[in-house]
Amino acid sequence: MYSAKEAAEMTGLTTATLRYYEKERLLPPIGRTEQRYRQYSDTDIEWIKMVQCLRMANVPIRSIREYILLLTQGGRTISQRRLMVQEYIDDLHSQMDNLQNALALTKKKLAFYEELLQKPATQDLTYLEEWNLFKSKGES
Amino acid sequence: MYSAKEAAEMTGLTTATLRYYEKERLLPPIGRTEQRYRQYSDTDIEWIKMVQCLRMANVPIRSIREYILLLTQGGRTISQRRLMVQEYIDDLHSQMDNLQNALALTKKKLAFYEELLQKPATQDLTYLEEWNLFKSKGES
DNA sequence: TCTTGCTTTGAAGTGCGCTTCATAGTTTAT
DNA sequence: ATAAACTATGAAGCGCACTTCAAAGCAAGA
Repeated sequence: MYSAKEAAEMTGLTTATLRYYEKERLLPPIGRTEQRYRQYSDTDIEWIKMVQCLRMANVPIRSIREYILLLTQGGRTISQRRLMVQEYIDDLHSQMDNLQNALALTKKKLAFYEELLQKPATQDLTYLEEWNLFKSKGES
Repeated sequence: MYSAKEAAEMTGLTTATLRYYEKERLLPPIGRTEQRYRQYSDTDIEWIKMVQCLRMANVPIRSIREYILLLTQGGRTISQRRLMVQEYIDDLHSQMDNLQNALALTKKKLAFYEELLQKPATQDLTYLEEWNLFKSKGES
């Protein structure tokens, strides 16, 4: 069993965030001591890490809550949950596509700067000249 | 030259967002007609698409503004810009790592559901039983 | 001409995901 | 015993990225 602070340290979240997640029902109700202090179990910690993972995937709080609600409603909701998980996966793929595009453009831009830095003569381009030069390179 | 509405249609943004980006100086000042209506040029459209791409990479408005400010200050800022672009790339890689992790977990979860659906006997698991089953699978 | 639709502006509003605050009780070390 | 550190709660606040609103002007077709 771990205190609020320990749980926070183990997950890299703050105690405030943990309370917030609990209030938003992303976590099961956390056990308490006699004096109402929270006691996080190993299972709780695992659960928190799952939520964290979903948040890293930019799954909104609301969706996570829905998913967990289904989870607590037992086996009859499996096919719904499978559908949600499939939607997460589709969304993840589209996010990754976006990042790939951004990464490609950004890497091209970096290569362009490397090249410019080799030629001090080009360092007085205006931003529009530079932009046009960059664009025309990309199109070739 | 394109009207506000046309520019919005071409980029998939709203006219309000385009005005917002301009106000935040993510775009160069857009040309106007006699009656102060905006006229977006092809270069403006390209520029908007670049901003859009950076936003897709979750680059904050503030960073984009900084970058563009450097851009307008000419060639002496090239090395600073190269550094910023490198930071974008590093951040993109870490975002993609997060997505990869989330994707792996999510796919595992999906496979788990597929399997469960094959065995109707397991459909009455409580959520904790299911969770433990899932966890123990992952560890093997 | 009149109506419908597009455009302008600044200001205020929205939704999300936390974070901070104020106040109060508990535990631990000295 | 007392100070320092940890915990609790509800409510308010914050930063971001837009979005919507209100009030007004311009434009193009029936």
